Amino acid sequence: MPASLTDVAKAADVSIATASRVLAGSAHPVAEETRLRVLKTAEELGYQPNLVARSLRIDHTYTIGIIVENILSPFIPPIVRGIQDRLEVDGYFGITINAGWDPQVEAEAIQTLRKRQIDGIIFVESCLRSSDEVFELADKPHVFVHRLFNSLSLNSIVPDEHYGARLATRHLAQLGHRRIAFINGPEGWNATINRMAGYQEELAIRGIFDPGLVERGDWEVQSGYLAAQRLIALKDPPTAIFAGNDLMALGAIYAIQEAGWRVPGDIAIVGYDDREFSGFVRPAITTIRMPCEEMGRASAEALLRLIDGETEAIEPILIRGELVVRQSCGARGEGEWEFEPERGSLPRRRARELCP
Amino acid sequence: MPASLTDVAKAADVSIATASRVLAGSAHPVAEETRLRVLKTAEELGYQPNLVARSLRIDHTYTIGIIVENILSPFIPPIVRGIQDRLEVDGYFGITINAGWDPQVEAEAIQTLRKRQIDGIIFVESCLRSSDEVFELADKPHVFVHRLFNSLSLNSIVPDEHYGARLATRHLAQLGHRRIAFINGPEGWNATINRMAGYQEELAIRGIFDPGLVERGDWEVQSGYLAAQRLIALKDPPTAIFAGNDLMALGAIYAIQEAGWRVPGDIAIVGYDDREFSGFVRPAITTIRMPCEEMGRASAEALLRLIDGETEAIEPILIRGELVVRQSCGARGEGEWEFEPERGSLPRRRARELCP
DNA sequence: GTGAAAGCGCTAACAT
DNA sequence: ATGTTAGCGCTTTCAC
Repeated sequence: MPASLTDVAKAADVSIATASRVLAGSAHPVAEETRLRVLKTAEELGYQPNLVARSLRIDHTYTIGIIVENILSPFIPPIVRGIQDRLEVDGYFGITINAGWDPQVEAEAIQTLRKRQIDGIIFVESCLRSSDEVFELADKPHVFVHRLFNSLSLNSIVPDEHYGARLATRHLAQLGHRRIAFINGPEGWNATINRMAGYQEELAIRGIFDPGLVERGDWEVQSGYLAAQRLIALKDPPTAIFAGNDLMALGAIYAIQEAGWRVPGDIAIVGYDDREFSGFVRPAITTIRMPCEEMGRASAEALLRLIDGETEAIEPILIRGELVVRQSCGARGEGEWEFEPERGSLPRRRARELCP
Repeated sequence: MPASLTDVAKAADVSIATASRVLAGSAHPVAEETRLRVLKTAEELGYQPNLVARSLRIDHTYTIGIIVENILSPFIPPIVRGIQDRLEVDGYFGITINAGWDPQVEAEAIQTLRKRQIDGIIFVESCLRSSDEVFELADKPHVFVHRLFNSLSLNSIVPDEHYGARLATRHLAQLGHRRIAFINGPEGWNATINRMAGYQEELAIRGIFDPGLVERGDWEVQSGYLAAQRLIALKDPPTAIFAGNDLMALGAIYAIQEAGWRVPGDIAIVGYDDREFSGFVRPAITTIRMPCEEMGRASAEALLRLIDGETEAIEPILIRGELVVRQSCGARGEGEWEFEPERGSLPRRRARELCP
């Protein structure tokens, strides 16, 4: 049986109220002498406050719900990590539920969280359309992070893909390329619309935009492979390709190599997302990093402000990722290539310490 | 203000006890007529039980702690997914904490969880040495899943790497190879010890084990690359390489290709882990799947049994992964190659439905 | 500066 | 079959 506040109060010969005041760090004044005595007895008894009881009393659980579509989806773990890290600072906790891109399941998840009296909700890559839908289900503070289909509503934290696409395109242009193709994503996605817009804007400013160099894929490797084959078959093929994501960039690289050309020698490639494999594929893919952890942190930060009542709603927040230069763009020459260490793995030094 | 049990009881004109009995699904008998009336009023008032209050009362939170070393580590999201899926069936929830391979942080995490009155703990890839350490910190049911450094203690769920390694080696042997090399992992890891043992046992049985064909890497791409270069330089090089993990298999493939040889034509490769990139690298890597979700489910299952008091401790559980045949082993011939779709991504059909 | 007591929402004896 | 009541561990008024 763990010691309760009553136990500590009894042992320290004070009232339970006083014990609570010192152990919960209340602003209410307590004589220094008693304070120390209570602290000491609590220590001796190994007292740990019962947060469930406290939550019931103060009507605040310091717990927020994180509704993710699928924890296996590539950007979600880093987003969740960012959320957790920021939450921890304020003593909050997140409980995550997988909703599998099903609005029905998402609605049920909200109910479950409501029963657990969570203080707020973060939707990660949610397919729910509006805040109204959420308020109908649970009148709780909430934010959306990395919405895939409609970005510009309130309480949203999304990547600045227009900016990223301009960065990628500009990099290629500055390397001297004038025929820069684009492999776009499937219709309807924010990423498709904004990456295309950034690409087009950057080239239009330079007077070298050519709609004939825009192909469409579906985000998967195979589609990038096929799109690049079409691009290669042009009478006047591009000298560089900006692929809408790293998966399609990889497919494009395969198509180019298969045609007997070299990357970046004959055609330079830039991808988007900075997926882990981009660092150890050959050639390693130059790309735009998706600022997942930053988005996670920003969303937690925003939710905490909403919970504290500092504001009614937050304006959409755009988070920028930076250009990651590797081999496929040609900026580093073609000779040398390095392998990046795996992300998220146990650091070598640590590993050695832990071995028996 | 959400409706409480008292509100429902009042509105349905029954005592709060009766309301509780029907709404909490108690075994205590209630007249069908009253039951229906309570249910109806609860529905009308939008009643949702307050699980925090219930937890305090019944001293059971239906919450378990999941202490992971780093949610960004590749096997952890699928393990967590498996845990969550199994937990959900019994109405439990998991809250995850990142401990960063630091026993100190891990100890603090246990305290935090204890304050939240969790019913049990699952340690994922934990570096804590024994159950004793945990019991000192919190006298709670707990299991370890995918221990990296000491597998065979009680309450552990680990992959059967000895079995997997035999599977991989046997596959190569059955393809006709007799000089099969092995790129081992760094010292001290369970994976290193058990994969080596499986490799050696399978070859010894066939009388073709040659210690001169065993190289060592550190799990990263670069080390596989280097190890394969040493193997190639042998007077009598192997015709097949079993790499201790997919990362090193990839490095080996690069070294072989760079030497002007072909995979699998000149040297066949089999990896281990079935990492996502193994499915869309060229050649796609034949490998042994790490049964992460199964381990997660099994660990949740085991913990639930511990919580229910069905048993005092569980014997170590070994989970097997199967051989995934792709291009690098040569079993499918060299011509055709396909790209696998990304795991964890939004299914195409769903994506189309969700587009505005 | 300290203590007594009410009560958060719920469950489970113990009546009736 | 239904109701009354105590109490889980805590915070917080309100008195002194």
